[in-house]
Amino acid sequence: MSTMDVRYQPETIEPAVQRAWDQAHAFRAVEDPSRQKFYCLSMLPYPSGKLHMGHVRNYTIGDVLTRYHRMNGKSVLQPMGWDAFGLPAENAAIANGVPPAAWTYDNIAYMKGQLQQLGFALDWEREVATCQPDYYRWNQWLFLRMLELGIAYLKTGTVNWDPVDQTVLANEQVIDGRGWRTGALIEKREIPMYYLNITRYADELLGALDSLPGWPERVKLMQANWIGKSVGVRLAFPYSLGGKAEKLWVFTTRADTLMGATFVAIAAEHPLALELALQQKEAKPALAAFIEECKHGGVTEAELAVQEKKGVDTGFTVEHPLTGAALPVWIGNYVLMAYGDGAVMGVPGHDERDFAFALKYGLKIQQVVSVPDGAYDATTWRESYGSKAERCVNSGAYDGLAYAPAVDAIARDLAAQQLGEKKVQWRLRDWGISRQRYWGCPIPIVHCKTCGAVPVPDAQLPVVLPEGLAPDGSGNPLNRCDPFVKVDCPKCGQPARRETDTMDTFVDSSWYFLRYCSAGAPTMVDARAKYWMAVDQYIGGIEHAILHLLYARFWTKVMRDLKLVTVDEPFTNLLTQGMVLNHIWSRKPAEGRVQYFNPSEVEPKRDAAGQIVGGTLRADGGPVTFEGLGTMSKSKNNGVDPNELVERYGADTVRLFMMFASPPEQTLEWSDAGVEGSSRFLKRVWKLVHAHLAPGAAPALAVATLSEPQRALRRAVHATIAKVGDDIGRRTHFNTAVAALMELVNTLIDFDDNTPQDRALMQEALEHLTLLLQPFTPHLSQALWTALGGRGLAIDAAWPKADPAALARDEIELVVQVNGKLRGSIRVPVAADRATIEAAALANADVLRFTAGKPPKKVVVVPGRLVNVVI
RNA sequence: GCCCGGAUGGCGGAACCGGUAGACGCAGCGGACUUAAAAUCCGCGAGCCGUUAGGCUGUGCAGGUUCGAGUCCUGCUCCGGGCACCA
Repeated sequence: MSTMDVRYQPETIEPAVQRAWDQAHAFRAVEDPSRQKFYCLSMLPYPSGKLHMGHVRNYTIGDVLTRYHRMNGKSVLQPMGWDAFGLPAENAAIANGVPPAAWTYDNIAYMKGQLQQLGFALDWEREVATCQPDYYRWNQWLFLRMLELGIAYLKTGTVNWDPVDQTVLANEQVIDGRGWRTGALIEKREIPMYYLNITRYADELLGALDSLPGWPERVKLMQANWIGKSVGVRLAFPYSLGGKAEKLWVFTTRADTLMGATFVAIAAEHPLALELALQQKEAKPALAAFIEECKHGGVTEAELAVQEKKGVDTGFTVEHPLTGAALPVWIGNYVLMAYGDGAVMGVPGHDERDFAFALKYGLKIQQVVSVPDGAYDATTWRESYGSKAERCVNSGAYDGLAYAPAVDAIARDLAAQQLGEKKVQWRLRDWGISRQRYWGCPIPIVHCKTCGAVPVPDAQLPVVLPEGLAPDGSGNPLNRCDPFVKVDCPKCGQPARRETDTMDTFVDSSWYFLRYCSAGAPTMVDARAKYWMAVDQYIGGIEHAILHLLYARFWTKVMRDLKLVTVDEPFTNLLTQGMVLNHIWSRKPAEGRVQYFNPSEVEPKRDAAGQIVGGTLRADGGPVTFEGLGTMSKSKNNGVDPNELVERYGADTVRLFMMFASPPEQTLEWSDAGVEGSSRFLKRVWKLVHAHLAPGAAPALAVATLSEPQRALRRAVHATIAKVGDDIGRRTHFNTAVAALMELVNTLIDFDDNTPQDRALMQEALEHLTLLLQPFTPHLSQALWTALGGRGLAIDAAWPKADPAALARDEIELVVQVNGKLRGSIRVPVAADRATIEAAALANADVLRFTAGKPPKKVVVVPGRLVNVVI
């Protein structure tokens, strides 16, 4: 039966096995109601050009789980697709003049070939590319449904405007406040955009996290903090402007400190700020100047948070809602327009940021809450000033009240004057989806002079994006594409203008998992989605812990409310893969944008301690800057293409190495040191099977008559079966599963198979080993399976089951400690009781050396583990 | 700055619920085979002290809880992810 080559040759095995899978349509998913289903989904890649090691890690994890569950009898769906819209395609177009569509499709073709070469068990019949009209028409269709429900709506939003290129920039394209191509100072602009009312679902998105036991705690915590539920009071400071009575609204979680409010701070974009600046253009030009300065300030929340807290006094005052005192209104660069009402009350006495602000600008600091030691010092902030565990002082009627009753009393008094009420405030903001970019899904709206913004009728969907255009960096080329833009109003038939904004690419990835289930359906989803949903295992990078996963959850809930799906949550179990990091090398030329160099092109320089301090570019010998470690990405040019390794070692070795390198949730600093070990392991397995088969067929195994060494070997085999199954199925720790397989192979190599029963044992062991390897190294597994006499495809074989009889043992070893320090060990029968174990431990020679005959103070017995004698 | 993680030999990592720290692998060292090299095989390996028996120290730093702490608690340091237009 053995026709196997002496040498392990992945380069011939792998394509042959892949052909066999293709011919058998081995990975075509079928909706089989008689079997338990398993939907195994990996986050779809952006087609950036080539796969990198982060992709290999992600998709190997998915493939291991897919093959494992498949062998456990489940009907498995593992699909793949392409998150094909996005900025890098436009950048490539700007750089080489190639239209984004052509660039994207080329990349998809290349990367698909790479995935196939790696032998992933994917059902390619369900492939999706989000840039195709038969996919994105359903983005448009659902957007129209959301408009009808009022979930999609129009309001103004802030964008980064590059005044030179006359274009909107992504945050990533703004570097130190300047446009990445032009170097021009960026200004914030308010433009109309479509928003999705995700805050309508905030309560459910938060609450339902508790219904997801299969999600990592850290992800749920991050989402909960992001949604950010605060219970507090929304209250108003009355004022009059231009003879009109108005109210300035703020939200606070510390209404108990209202009596200590000594000023109010508003965002630079606040309507009152703009109005005051306009009014006092002549008298107080500082106001307009400060607002202008804020316009050029940081774009991201991170930048806002680290910038120096600055403010300017408007000279205007509002009334304290309870005392009527006049409080100065300041404009502060730290007040976020996007949170709450864009204004905050300043209580310097009990808020650290307000305290610092008051000290800086000489504002009044008023203590209104007691401090533990009674000594309040208004010159130095102390942690205890912010405590909610104290009581009101200097607060008139509220003196002596604790936090909760004080909030209640103040809210009640405010409500009586219609100047406030208790309110739940979310940190979560509605999702702005309009992008002033070409390579994305068109928003299905037509702007008509008479009818306004008119939704495109369903019958006219999809609004197809013209594919031949190539952006040049100055604005959206759709604006110059008359065949696209010039359209008749669907309502009145008059000439109108088509919306040229496209959708955020997060829309595309918010429901693609539903389209896989319903591939080719003439509707958005069909009945097959009911069989496959929810996703049983979702796998993707931890960087998506918040935005993508939150948007996908939201989108699913909207579709549920539209009765399109029946699930409340899309992903039952989530595995967040740690990032694969690599060095980042850059150079900033005198003119133009920062260049990034792949670590493979750089010679690093290290100091005495081995720390990288700099490097030189091999191509020109010039210096390059080390920017530390970062996740593998196109934009930082620090990806590692798996091709070279696959060509050198084969796909199985690369897959195995990736799984062996570290547990999946852990960040991994890339290094290919060690890949040799995985390759060597596979060669040893091959050799072992070859040597076993050389003398011919093995006899049947007679379990009842095994000798003790034979029983020990069989115990090792079945313990490995139990361990590998547990590591893959329960723990999703693949590195320890691989280590267990390596240990087993070492044991098998050391075993002298002299007798026929030894060879029978070996046959059993190798068959099990071969199947246990299937998830990791499926090509090798198939080749060995056939060589060992297995019929058909190894992937169709049943996953091995550990035989409990093989695992049984008579005696176990217990470790003995004295005062918690390891001193020796004892062997006891498995069933030994506590008294027997204790006696054996106290009689142990190593223990006696330390007890010197003295009676122990205490003896701790941990069954199956150890005995600790305390003296 | 805020939220979330992480840190264990020369390196990747193991130790799953508070119970033998360093499994498995890489690199290294010694040996076998070879004319030689590669490949392969065998062996050694946390540090310090000790001739051995053995002892002491040791999981980023400083404390604490416990019979017992890599694991739990408090306070730090450094590294990574996210911060709403990178995906």
